[in-house]
Amino acid sequence: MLKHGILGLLNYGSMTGYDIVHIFKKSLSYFWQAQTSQIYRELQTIKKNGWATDQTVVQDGKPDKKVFTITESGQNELKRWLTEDRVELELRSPLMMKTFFRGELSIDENIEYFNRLVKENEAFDYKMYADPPETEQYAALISDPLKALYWKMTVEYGMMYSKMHRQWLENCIRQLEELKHENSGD
Amino acid sequence: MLKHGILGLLNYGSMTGYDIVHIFKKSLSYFWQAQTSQIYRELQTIKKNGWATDQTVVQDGKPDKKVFTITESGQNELKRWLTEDRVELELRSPLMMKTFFRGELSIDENIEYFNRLVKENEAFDYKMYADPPETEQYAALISDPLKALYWKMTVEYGMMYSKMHRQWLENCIRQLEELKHENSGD
DNA sequence: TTAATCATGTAACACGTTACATGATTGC
DNA sequence: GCAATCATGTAACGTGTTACATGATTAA
Repeated sequence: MLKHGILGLLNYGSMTGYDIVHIFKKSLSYFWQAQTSQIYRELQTIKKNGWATDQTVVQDGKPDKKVFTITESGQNELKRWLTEDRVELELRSPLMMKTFFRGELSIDENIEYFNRLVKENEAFDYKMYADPPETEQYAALISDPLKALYWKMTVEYGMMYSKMHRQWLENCIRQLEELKHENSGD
Repeated sequence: MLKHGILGLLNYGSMTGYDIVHIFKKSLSYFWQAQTSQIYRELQTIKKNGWATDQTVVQDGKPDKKVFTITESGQNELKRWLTEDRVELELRSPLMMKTFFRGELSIDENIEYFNRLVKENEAFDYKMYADPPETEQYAALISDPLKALYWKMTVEYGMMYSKMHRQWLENCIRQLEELKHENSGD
């Protein structure tokens, strides 16, 4: 998956591993987190597969850099990946795994836990979406406004996801509060 | 993560790898998919870590089985995992990765793609949530009704997620249709 | 006789995480 | 003098996927 994300970025134009790391942080971290070390490793694989070539550029006052350029074979692979049909609807949520087993702890501990998550959710929202990218910013990275639309869609997804998350947390807290009051009323 | 999920199940009572595979399919597949091979491998690690012991039971008419029992150390590890504090809000979505780069394809191809996902979403919903578990079913696996509440929460999450997904898809289709009509109107 | 259920895995590979390593330049 | 930016990675480990392997019993 990461390989193809990198390939997609290289398709916008030649760039270094360092550039890719930063674009990931700025534009794709809504839905994907990539480690620097992994990006450099995947670049090696991409090169080995013949999907990109690299060229070392000597700079003065700055360290040398390696500029990667996508090949035709890389562009074909990008297209293959985009058009292959697979179901991508599966959800894999560490949070749900923990939720499933939270009956091991007390109701109060869990209310506290979910409240903490609400706060984290707010902080996350603030960091990510307080100032969502404007059309111009999308265009700054991607010259084609049509392409920028798909970027915008991913941001919208992130915002919807975060909102849904918040609702779920509040619903959990409500259910636990109710249970607590029922029990105390017995 | 899977290790701790297995540990959580073993905490409900001793069971075999085979049992665990089936409980995963029935009750945790809403938010986690585990391969049989991985479950057997994780069981080895769990045993090696001293979190569970195993005992071979000879059966007649059926193959031998290995029953795993959680140890005190395993229960401590389960509790440690449940109470550790880490942010689990990150999203990692292969679907968004593909969406981000869909500008490489035509608007019509993408409308078709999102429509296909709507259908898949419907099929998924039908399979998963047409007949959501009833309180009694929750209780059948987990004797404690309090514990069953957390199971119910994970099912609710799955349903909310699926609904949000559907809304996002429809929103994408709407935006693409609008763009298409704008362009044709020029 | 064929499929489903019961029951266990191994091997190889792919992908993600964590910790560590290096070192110059630039701005406060 | 210190932090940030630029720029590259390696090594070890942990987790997830795919393909393959075995073989008895039971119900339709």
